[in-house]
Amino acid sequence: MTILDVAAEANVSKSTVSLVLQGSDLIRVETAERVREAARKLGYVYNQRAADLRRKSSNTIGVVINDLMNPFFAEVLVGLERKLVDAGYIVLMAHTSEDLGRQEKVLLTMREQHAAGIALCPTLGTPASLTKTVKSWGIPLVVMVRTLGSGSYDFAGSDNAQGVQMATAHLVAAGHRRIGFLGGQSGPVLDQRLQGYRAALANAGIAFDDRLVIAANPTRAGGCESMKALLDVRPPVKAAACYNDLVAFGALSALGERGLRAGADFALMGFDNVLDAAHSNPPLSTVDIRPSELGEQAAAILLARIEDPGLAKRQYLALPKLVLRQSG
Amino acid sequence: MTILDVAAEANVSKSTVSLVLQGSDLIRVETAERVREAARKLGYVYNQRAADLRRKSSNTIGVVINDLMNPFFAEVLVGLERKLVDAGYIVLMAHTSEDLGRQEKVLLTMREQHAAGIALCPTLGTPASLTKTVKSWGIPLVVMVRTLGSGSYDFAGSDNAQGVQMATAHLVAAGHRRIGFLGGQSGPVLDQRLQGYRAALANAGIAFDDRLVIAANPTRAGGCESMKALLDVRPPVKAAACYNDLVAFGALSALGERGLRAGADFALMGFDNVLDAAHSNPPLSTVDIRPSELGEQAAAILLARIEDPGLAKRQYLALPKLVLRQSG
DNA sequence: ATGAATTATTGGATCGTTCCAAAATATTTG
DNA sequence: CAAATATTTTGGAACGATCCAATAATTCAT
Repeated sequence: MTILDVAAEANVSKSTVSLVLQGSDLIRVETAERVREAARKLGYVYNQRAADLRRKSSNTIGVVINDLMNPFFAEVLVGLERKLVDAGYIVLMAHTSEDLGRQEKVLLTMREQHAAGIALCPTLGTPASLTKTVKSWGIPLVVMVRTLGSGSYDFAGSDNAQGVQMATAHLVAAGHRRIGFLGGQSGPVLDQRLQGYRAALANAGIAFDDRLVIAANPTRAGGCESMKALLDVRPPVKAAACYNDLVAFGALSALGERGLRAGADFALMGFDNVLDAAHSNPPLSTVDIRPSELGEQAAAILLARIEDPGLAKRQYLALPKLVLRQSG
Repeated sequence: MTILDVAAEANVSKSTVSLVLQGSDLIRVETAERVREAARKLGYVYNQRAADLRRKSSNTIGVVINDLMNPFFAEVLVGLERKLVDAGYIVLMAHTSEDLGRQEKVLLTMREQHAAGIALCPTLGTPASLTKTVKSWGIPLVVMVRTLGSGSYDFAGSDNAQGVQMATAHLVAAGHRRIGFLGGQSGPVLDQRLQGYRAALANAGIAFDDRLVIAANPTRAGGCESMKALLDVRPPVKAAACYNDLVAFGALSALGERGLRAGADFALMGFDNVLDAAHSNPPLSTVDIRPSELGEQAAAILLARIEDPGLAKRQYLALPKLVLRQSG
């Protein structure tokens, strides 16, 4: 079932059918209608890949996500996908689980598939040179969430330092002097967030105490563990900023386990403002960086680049907003 | 940069290069090595789409998800994706947000892209005829989570009735006689879960009371609202089974808001056992249906069908397991 | 009515691969 | 060593679309 069958049915040439399919206005309307009717009658379905081959184009966009179990990335993905589909693309999605080997593999596959562009949340340990590599493939790339060295590339993320600084400053303003920082594995994002934490302390004239920053996986389990560790510090600590909301949720759980309640007995701040944060127990005070908008912005940047490869590099940094609920 | 360039570089014909690329053992090993070397030297990259066109095959699989914001579906997707990538496929992912129009659109796109198979979590309101429609396209399909009428089709889901019955029975065994059911929008899954709820009550000789089942969106917000409504019922209710974990999380939040704590003041059961359930506040007792395994099973079923279209229809129903934590 | 200008339509070449039958080369055998 | 057999290699025709230059059909002006 090809364009030729449709052509035969409608008594025109394949070229005419092709033109009609592309919505060209070169074809007389009655002819076009006849062709469309024939296509409908035969149940013709367009072969996008054949078209792409000839046209040397593609309407697929590769999206690679490092951690879909984190609702933050799920929200980013949803925003991104919506925008891309609306623009007529379809996403080739791959999940890396922070596995560099997997990332390389799927990137290669996307290249072989002639993706029109790639949106990447790089796994930890991704070499900074990757941006250049992908550029050398001739595929537009937007990096998301985690920066990749200091080169110049399209990027969508958030102002991490600023955000954590706001969260920490809020805790300071509430009268806390001993403030913990919970969770996060080493990488650019942790560095930036920690920097915000230190800046807020410095602004308040509070000495940095490394016993109060407790590294842990950025997961609920990590949050739970690290909160328990923090609660064991003496003299007691009554406030903490978290690497992200997931960690904060785990911390909430640990608090509950010890018979404590965030808001009353402990002041806790998250980061991201994932959807869940509004209905945790208790609802989480956090730093809103609008995850799904971040995805949309990444899409917009990528689409613009595809449209015009010569554009100056763009960068979207969500500017963080404090949202105060009950945990802190 | 094509196979022809490689052929020229290696002093062989394009057919030889093609054979080498396919790992054929028809070619003498030294020749093969020479070809591979040439390809490497030139930085040749395989054009999967051209190959697919000629071969009339495809290594992409369409995956359509209705609600990625629900971690349950995110976990299903992760399991599915991993298995598919391991099998050499790449996923074309689309998100419908329960929008039937979007679902139709992306399904068409996937067809035009010649997906080798489709894994579908249908949106609410999907006509049961869709399974036949997709079959008529000649594309293998596996339906996930929500059944689609009573026809015969590949399916991966869970035994909902059984699961909720277990959860409810657990509440009964703990001595509760007035047990609520929270959340869920109408559809096959709600019907099945409600059926399990009623069966458990019937088994215990407890009369069904429709004031205790409170419909609400299967989200945290919905869970929060419906729990508040349930708490206002008189005489007071002290136990509830939830449509899913998300609803239970919302319910936990509502309980906290009223100064109540699940486990001590109220017995609450979730459904799904998403990762988050282990670290909610308090940790959620729920029905484990192993979401990511569900995804893997769906992948296995789809791959088997692609392999051999003549196979009998298969069906995976996760058999539910109670996991008792602190909420109930 | 005729040539010029305009508008519609078309055939062949092409995109980068695979497949097939046939040709070239190497190996075995009587 | 020639014939038979086995092993390697190859050119050309697909796959299903698009694109371009050329042709056919209309319309317009004179």
